[in-house]
Amino acid sequence: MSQTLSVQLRLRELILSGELPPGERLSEPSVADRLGASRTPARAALVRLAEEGLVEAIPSGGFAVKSFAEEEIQDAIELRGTLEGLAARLAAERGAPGAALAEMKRLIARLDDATAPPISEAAFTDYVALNAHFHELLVEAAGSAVLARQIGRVVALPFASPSGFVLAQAALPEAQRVLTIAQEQHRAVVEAIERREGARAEALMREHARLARRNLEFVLRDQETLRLVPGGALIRRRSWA
Amino acid sequence: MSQTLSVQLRLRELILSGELPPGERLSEPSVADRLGASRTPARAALVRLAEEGLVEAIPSGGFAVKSFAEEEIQDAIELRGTLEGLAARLAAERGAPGAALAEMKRLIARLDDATAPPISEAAFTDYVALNAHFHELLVEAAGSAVLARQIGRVVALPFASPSGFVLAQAALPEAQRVLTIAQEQHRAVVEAIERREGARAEALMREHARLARRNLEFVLRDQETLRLVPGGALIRRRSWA
DNA sequence: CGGATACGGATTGTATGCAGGCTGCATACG
DNA sequence: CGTATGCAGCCTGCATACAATCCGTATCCG
Repeated sequence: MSQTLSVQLRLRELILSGELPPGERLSEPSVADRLGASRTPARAALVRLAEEGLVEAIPSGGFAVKSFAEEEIQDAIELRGTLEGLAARLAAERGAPGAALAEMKRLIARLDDATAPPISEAAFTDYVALNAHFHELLVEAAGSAVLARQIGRVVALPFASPSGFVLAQAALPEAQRVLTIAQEQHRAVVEAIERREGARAEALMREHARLARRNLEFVLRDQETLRLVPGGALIRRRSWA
Repeated sequence: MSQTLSVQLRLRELILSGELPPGERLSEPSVADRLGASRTPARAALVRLAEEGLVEAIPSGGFAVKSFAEEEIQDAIELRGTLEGLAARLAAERGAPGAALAEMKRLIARLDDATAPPISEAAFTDYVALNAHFHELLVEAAGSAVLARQIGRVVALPFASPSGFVLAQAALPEAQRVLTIAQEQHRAVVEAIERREGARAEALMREHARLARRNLEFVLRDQETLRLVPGGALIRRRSWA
């Protein structure tokens, strides 16, 4: 593994875990020193994390750990819903590759098992992995490299990803209900794609993403749960610089 | 100006002008040597251009000038339309800042002048600038930094930008008609935003972007016109590696 | 006492040397 | 003649030295 990648991964972990708090200034020497590399890979890693959106360049030079207002996260979720909606529509209108469609159907079946009540702890973990795979397959089914790349960039922010709030959702009193709804949307969107119903597929994925909004609002009311969300430490509730 | 920025800008020009043909391999030393910088800024510039999408990292190391299939450009245009549609909807639903709305109305008036027949050469140039400004204002009116950033990334590809094909469109026999339609869409979307008609605003911006599709198909049938399109040299018609 | 200026420290931008790895060609062997 | 092997050149990744810049502070002057 290259030094650059190593620094990038470890620095991301430090940020997402909250060990490096939002606003913390990250200079090349400090990062290089902290992670035992020289300035060259440190700089490269910082540039990549800036591209991901976890840090931002500050005018005076250097970078700082970014923080996210609740509104920004809502926007990121809405954005993901819109892009995944486009992916679903394209898959429906242009016809998804048979292999991708078949794989999605298999996933639906496995998700049925994972979401069947009563939900165990293990079933929840399964769900997270299967759900992530489902969303990847959807992008693949759209068959557009341009769109795939764009969705990848949005999803790079952990709390904008399809799985970002799912684990925290386990603490939600209505967890079972939300999971049932989400799975029905999965099922319906595959059906819509298969029947070439583009508008329906799009609307479904948009609505599907909005389930995350509810989860976001929930974890923001519950500091304990917030810690289950990757990158939760970066979320600021109302306003401090 | 930093060396990195200088290399980035000049390299972009070389690529968009076609002087560096698609597929051309770009190694750090070759770029540094050609543009009179050292390897460090050359590498940084290449990374940034890769982020823009003009070059791509090749597995064996280094970068290569990217080429774009017609389908990819169609997808990029559809993607822009979808994102601008989201921007228009958000502006409508949440209410656009008064200043942005007022500025958009002023632009509409000036665009009315630029699109009034008969269209002169100068009017076309005016239109390009005003149109670009209009699209920037739309993003601003949406009031979402997350969305703005995402749209910025899509628009970085010159032929995905709102102004990409406008100049080439001047050669189109139906240039006058297309301009009239585009301007009516501008007018209607501002009206929709003002009246808080989110769905209408969204649909309008999607359709608006699709005007570019027609222009793309036109320039692909006419090699002469293709040279008017920035980055036209990167477009491959059907398939060659 | 307040403000401007000069100095010190730190940080970024840049250049370049060095090591490891890969590609591709040429040569030798089967 | 085809295939395998070895070698040479190139290139990337990394480290580090150097220069220019910026910020903050402390001091000095009005």
